[in-house]
Amino acid sequence: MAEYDLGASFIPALYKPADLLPIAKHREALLYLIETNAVTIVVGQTGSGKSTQIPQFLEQAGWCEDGKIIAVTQPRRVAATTVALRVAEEVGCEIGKEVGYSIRFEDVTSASTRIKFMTDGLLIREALVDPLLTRYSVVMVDEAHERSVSSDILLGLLKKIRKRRPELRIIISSATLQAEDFLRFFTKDAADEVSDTPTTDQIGSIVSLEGRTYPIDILYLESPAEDYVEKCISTALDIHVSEPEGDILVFLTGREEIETAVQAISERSAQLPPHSKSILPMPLYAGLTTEQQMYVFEEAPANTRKVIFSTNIAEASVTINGIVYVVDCGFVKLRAYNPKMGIESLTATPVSKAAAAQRAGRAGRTKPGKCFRLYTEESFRTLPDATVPEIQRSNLAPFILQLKALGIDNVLRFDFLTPPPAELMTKALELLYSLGALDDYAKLTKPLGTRMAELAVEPMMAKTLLSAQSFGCVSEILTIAAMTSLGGNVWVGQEEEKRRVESTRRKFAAEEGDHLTLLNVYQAFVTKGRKEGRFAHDNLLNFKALTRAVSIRAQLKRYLERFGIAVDESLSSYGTGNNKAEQIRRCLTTGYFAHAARMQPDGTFRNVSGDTVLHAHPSSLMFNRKADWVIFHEVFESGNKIYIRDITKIEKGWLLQYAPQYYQIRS
DNA sequence: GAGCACTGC
Repeated sequence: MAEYDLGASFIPALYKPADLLPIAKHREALLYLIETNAVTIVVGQTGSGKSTQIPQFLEQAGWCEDGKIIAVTQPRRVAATTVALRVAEEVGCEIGKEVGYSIRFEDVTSASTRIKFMTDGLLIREALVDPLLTRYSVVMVDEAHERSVSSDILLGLLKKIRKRRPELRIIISSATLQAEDFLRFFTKDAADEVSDTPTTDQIGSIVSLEGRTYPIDILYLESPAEDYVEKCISTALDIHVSEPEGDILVFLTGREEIETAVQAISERSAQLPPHSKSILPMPLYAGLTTEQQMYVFEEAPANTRKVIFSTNIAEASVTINGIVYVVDCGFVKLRAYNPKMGIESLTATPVSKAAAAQRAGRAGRTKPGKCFRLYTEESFRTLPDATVPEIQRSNLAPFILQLKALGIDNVLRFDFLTPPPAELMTKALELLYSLGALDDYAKLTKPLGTRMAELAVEPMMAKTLLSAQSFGCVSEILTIAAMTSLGGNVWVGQEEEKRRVESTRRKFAAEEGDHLTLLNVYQAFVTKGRKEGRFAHDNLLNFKALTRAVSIRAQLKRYLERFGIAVDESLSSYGTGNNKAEQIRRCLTTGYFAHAARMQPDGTFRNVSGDTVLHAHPSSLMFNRKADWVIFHEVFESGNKIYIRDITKIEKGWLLQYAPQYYQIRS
């Protein structure tokens, strides 16, 4: 404790010498554990230095001899890059030399790289080429407690690899709550392999590292709040009036709530008592541009308290200094997947105890803090311990395809940390079969299935891309694939005047629907707007997203060329009624036949079986146009409506032509 | 007739 206080009083916050981190005194013990255990679970509090120090300890202890590399995986790209930069600085090397990182589109490593930070998804991809990950002597899976689909799958793979490579060392960083689960996962049914290992090493053990956080007072409501948005607003104002200095972070569930709260604070701050400090409300959610997000990191003007209304983005992805008060509304929007209808939804759900603890922890980063939970202590006790892992509530088709490509044929018996519901697996297998990626024996087809697995787009788009050659529209589908991967981030300016948004979009509109409109946008961007930000700005386009589309397209093109598919980049016209447009629409149908719908006289859509009402999303051209049969990229439920987005007109006959079995089964 | 939490290859 004394060391803790000393550090706090004498060491400037921006620079903490590694020697003074609590982890330093555990160095020898940690190295011994890793040496003698195949699997080490590290329970480290925020600020324990685990992600930055452990790789350096390992490197110094000789784990990189004979050219082997230490891999550290992160769930997010920003974490992979920023942690790598910090370690490179501590080591005193240029980034990309001894310490490097690798994320999609950015491989900053070299032949001399010994410590490599990367996203967990990327390491799974490396396993496609090197199934035993032989380049690595140690793999550290950081933030495994977040339970993303890719970190779960990576752990399953590592467990399998370990049986063939007993010398591989696996380190898993976890929150307290789940450490035992991880250990049990690696220990169970390990008994039968003891004969393979000459020593009597145990499989794994858990080690805890203390962090550097300050005490946090947790306060609950005496009785439940009726309207948590209103309660968040009034609580923030109460804190501002009656609590000492320090910024406020308020967790809400989405954009709409956040904008409401920000506006309410601006309005009500006029009624604050005279002589009181000002209060500055700020929104924070992923949909904002980077520039807009940057405001929350700036120091507030003198005599002003910042109050940041944020989504879950501030729970793990983003750290803001100076937060002393946290207000937790008790809810989070979580994705769910309905395998029967193949529809994703996003619903406000009560947070887990682990998430509530994580949110509260955001208050104690710089000094002792307070967390106001806008629910009763009794309802806190009824919360689930942890959020349901993502693998149990997602469309699994992309991951099943990856597992198959890794040679794991019997995916139903793959060793999952938590097995997904059988229904999700069945649905994914059915889709992959109907796309032709799997054969009657559920084996990956060649070359279609193996190629689909290699392409970094979802299976329906992968199939579309691989059909494009026979329709003579490879270049156009490449663009459409890149544009749809942006996930609705193409347009900006939803707060702009609606009429202006409409007229601006009309400039790019194609009669056939959204996919061809996206193609027009991209072509205009690369011919006119790539160099000057003005073009994007004037046309309400997201410059950053379009630049990303250029990279994605280039990467997908390289894949196709490797498969021997020629890409003709000559700009041919594909205007209304011309044959190119029809070929593109036919090609899209070969991948998206399962996403077909027909417009009803009232302007809504019905799916093929007719049992589900679908609404064109207001961002779609088909929102206010007439159509008959269409295919769509995406379907999701929001509020009490089911929306479809990125919609293109097709002919009914094409469905039977390109997916005969699929539609026979259903008729 | 009116709007998606967060990641990732």
